[in-house]
Amino acid sequence: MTKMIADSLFLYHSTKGVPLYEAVKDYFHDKIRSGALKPNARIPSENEIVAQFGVSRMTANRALRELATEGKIIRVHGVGSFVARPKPSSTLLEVRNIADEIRERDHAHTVRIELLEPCRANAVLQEEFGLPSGARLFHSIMVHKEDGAPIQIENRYVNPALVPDYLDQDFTQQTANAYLTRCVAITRSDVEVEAVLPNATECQRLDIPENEPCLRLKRRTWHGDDVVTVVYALHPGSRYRLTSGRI
Amino acid sequence: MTKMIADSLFLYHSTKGVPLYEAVKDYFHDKIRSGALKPNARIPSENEIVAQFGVSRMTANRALRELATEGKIIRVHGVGSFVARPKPSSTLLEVRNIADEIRERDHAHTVRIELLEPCRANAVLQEEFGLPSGARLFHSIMVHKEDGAPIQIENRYVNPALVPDYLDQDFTQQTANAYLTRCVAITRSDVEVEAVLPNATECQRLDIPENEPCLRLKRRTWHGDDVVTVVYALHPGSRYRLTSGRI
DNA sequence: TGTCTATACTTGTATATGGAACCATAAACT
DNA sequence: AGTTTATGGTTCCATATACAAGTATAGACA
Repeated sequence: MTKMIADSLFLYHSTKGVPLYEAVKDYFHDKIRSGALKPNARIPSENEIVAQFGVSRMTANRALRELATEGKIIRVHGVGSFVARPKPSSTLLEVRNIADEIRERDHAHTVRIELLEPCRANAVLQEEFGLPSGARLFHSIMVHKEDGAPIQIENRYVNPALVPDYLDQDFTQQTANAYLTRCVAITRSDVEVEAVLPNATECQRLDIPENEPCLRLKRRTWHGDDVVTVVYALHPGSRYRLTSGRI
Repeated sequence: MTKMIADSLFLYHSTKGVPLYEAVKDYFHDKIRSGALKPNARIPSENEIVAQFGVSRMTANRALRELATEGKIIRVHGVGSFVARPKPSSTLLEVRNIADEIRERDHAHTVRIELLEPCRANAVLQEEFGLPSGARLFHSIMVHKEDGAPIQIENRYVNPALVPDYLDQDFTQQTANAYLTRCVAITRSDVEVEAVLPNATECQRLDIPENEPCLRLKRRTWHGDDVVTVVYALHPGSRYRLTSGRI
C-alpha cells in the first residue's frame, strides 16, 4: 500500500532532472496548495517519509527543512512538522529606480539638473542623517522626464563623508541613484509614501495645475550605520502610480 | 598555518549553541560585509574549507548552499563560489491590514458600515474580476477610524461565487479583510498606489477639507485563477502614510 | 491522587562516502 | 593550426550512520 504513495511521488521524480528532495518538496507543497493538507495538519515525520517513499532520511530532512525556511510548514523540535497558516494578506510593493522603470517601458528618459551644490543641514535633515547641528551636506534637485513629460522631482541630500565627489559628477549620463549605488554599498533603506499638494515651484517644474495631488516618497539609504542619502521624490498623481510586480 | 584560520572560526563556534555550519556561514558572511571579500571574489571550495577548518564536506556544503539561497554568494556548477554583487537598491513596501496597523499602535479601531449590498459589475469591474458582462458582485463601503478620526474609506467588491455569505456578516466584529482571508485561501494579490483628490462624498466621509490630497490603494486578491475581491482604500494624506518596516 | 521516571519518537546536527554532472585547462592527435 | 581527448577540480545529489536534544506519554512509585 506504500506503492500508491510511492507512485505519486514518482510522478514528480519521473521527469528526470528533478532532484529527489525537490520531488518530495513538490509532493507536499502540492498537497498544501490544493487543500488536501490544511493548516496545522501534521506532515509525516522524516522516518515515515523514509518508509513510505524509500528515500534516505537526509533527503527527507532536506525537503522538509527547505519547506520550513520557505514558510510553507513549521517544524517543532521533538514534536513534528505541520502545515503553516497562510500569511495574513500583506502585500509587498517594490519601490524602484525611476530611470530603470521608464526604460523598461521603452520610453525615453531624460533628466534636467536644477540644482547641485553644497548646503548645511537644517533641523529636519540633522534628524534624518543623524549628524550634528549645521553639518555639511550636498544638495541636488533634478527633474526626470518620461518622453518629455516631467514625472519626478528628485530632491536629494547626500552625506559628503561617504561620497565626497558627488558634486563633480555628470548626472545627465548617469543618474544620481546609479552613481551612489556604484560608489558605496547600500546595506539598508527605508521608504515613506504620502499624498501631498505641491507648492507653486513644484507645480511649475512638473508642469501640472495648482491643485493636482502628488505622491511624495521619502527614501533613506544606509551604509552600515551611516545614512548615505535622503531623497524626496515627488510624482504627479496624474502621471505616476506605484505598482506591485507580483507576490 | 591553517591554525590561525581555524582559530578565527573557533571564535564563531566557541559560543556553544551555534551549529558548526552556522559558524562557517557567519565566518564568510562577516568577511563579505566587512569588505575583506569583495564582490566577485572567490570563496574557498568545499574541499578547501574541509582542509582549513576541519569540518566535514557536507557541513561546508550546507554553509555555502545556504549562503547562496540567501543571495550572499553565487555558486557555479563545476567552477566555484563567488561573492554576489549587492542588490540594486529597490525597496519593499509592505501594505498591511488597516485594523492591525491601528491596533499595533495601541489605538482604538472602529468601523462604520455605509453600504452592504449586491450589485452588478460595470465595465471597469468586469475587467478587474475577469468576469462576463453584468456579472453579480457584492459591494460594501466602510469607514475605518483611528481613535474616532476617519482614516480609510474601504470600498470593496467581492466575488459571490467564492464568498456567498459575504452580505450576512457582522463587519463591526470582524473586518471584511479578516473574514475573507479566513473564508478563502489567498494565493496572490497585487496593489496599486496613487495620489488623488477626493470627491465631495469622500471628503464628507473622511471629514477633511475639499482639496486635501488622498492616497488611493487598489488591491486585488486571488484564489488560484479567480479574483476574490477588489478593494479601493482611500486615505487622507494628512492622517496616513505608507511605511516600509525595514529591509 | 499526584509525581517522578523510563521510553519511544521527533527534529537537529555532524560525519564519511560515493557518484554524477559540469567546467577549464593541458595534452594528444590530426 | 585546429580539433579532440584526457584530467583534475568544482558543485550537486543521495545514502548510511550516529549522536544530541526536545517532547509526549505510559507506567512505576509514593
